[in-house]
Amino acid sequence: MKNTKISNAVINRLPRYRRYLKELEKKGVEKISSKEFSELIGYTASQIRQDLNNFGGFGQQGYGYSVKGLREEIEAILGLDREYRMVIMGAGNLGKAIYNYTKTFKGAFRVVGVFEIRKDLIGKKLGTHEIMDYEGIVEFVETEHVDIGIICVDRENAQEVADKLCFAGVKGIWNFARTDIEVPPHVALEVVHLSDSLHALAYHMNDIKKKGGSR
Amino acid sequence: MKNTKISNAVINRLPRYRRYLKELEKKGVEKISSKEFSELIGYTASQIRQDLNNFGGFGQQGYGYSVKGLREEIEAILGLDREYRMVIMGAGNLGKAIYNYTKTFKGAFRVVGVFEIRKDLIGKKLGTHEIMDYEGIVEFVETEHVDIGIICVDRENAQEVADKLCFAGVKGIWNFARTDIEVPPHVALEVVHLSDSLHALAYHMNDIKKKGGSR
DNA sequence: TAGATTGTTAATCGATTAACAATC
DNA sequence: TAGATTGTTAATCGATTAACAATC
Repeated sequence: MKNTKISNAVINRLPRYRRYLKELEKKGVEKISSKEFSELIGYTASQIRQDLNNFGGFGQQGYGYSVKGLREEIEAILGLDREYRMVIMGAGNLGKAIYNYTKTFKGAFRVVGVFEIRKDLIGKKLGTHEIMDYEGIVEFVETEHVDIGIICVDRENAQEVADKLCFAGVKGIWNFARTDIEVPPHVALEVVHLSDSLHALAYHMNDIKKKGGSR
Repeated sequence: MKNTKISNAVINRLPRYRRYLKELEKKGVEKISSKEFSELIGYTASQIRQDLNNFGGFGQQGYGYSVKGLREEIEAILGLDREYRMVIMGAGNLGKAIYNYTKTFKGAFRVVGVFEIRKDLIGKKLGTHEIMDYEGIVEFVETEHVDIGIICVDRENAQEVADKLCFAGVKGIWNFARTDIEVPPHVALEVVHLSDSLHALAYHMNDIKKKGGSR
């Protein structure tokens, strides 16, 4: 295995490659060249080949790539060939939202528990899950082999909840709280700032308007 | 106004600058130098100054930046000084999730309608909103001055819903559907692929494990 | 074998960082 | 005025694209 550190830009394109490959597979396409793939996905053929060759030579000269084979390789690289057990921290609006969303998942990622600090919510149901007391999180992570903690609590509590999860032994944190958090180096962190995304959208809307006006 | 096209990398940092400035304001901090800001936010002082100077000279030599002033400038740049009216397209799990999430918003972004294709859901309530028939979307966008369409429908219907929204006259699309969509150049598009984000998290978790093992 | 297309090296482009003159 | 810190130009770094030899 090549072991120069892979850049985030590359990693963030992998799930997208996979999505397109799954679509192709569904359509019964068996092989694809980097040139054809380029036209479909919108990256240059060069970039596609560069990206894939970070991980290995998955293609065949003169032929192209096997759609199924490449999809499987990418899934192995991403680690989608195993199950991830997740807990949702916070059962407020944000927690509910993410819980509902995770229900649409098939496959590798499964919510195994929902936790809350506010005593009045504990014991209530969120979908099929009973909301549990935050006090019990450390034990739960251990006994239930939780891999990922999803942070859906208030800005004020996000760091403290993250600390607790890391202490308990999760291997990844998916942060939806409206603040930045820090985790130790042995824990992976992925951040989704939905409001930042919406603000960027607002910028682009106004940018387009401005350009239109000056034409 | 300078008018070389601003890169996305810069734009995506602006909401983050704003978040930190708001925190500082809350704490009563009145001025900050790029160096101090750098230590707080984790970008280099150089980058902060470069970023801001894309839009204007907001600082003062020998002094730094006014926290409140800079926050206001950034909000103006992002276009947060006005209201955005949004519709949610799709009242399934994803639509419900995003609806719940938008309830936590204060300020500039407001959901004014929820639409659905599936007849059995039409007329039901989602929070305070009655779910409306997709058939009526074009008229609604016009009469209610909708700015943004949030796409929460199935992969299969995403492009068709986007087309209809663009035809109806929205200025921005926020896409949560698990597929890529295309919009005309006068419409802004911002994409949130939550499952892609989760896949990247899985990659990083496995990457850390591998490195730990080989140490 | 000849044609096609990869894997990989080299060239280009863009974004980040460093340096410093301008100026409050 | 002297010290501090910006605004901006120049240098560096990294990522993308182009080119082409290797090879199926």
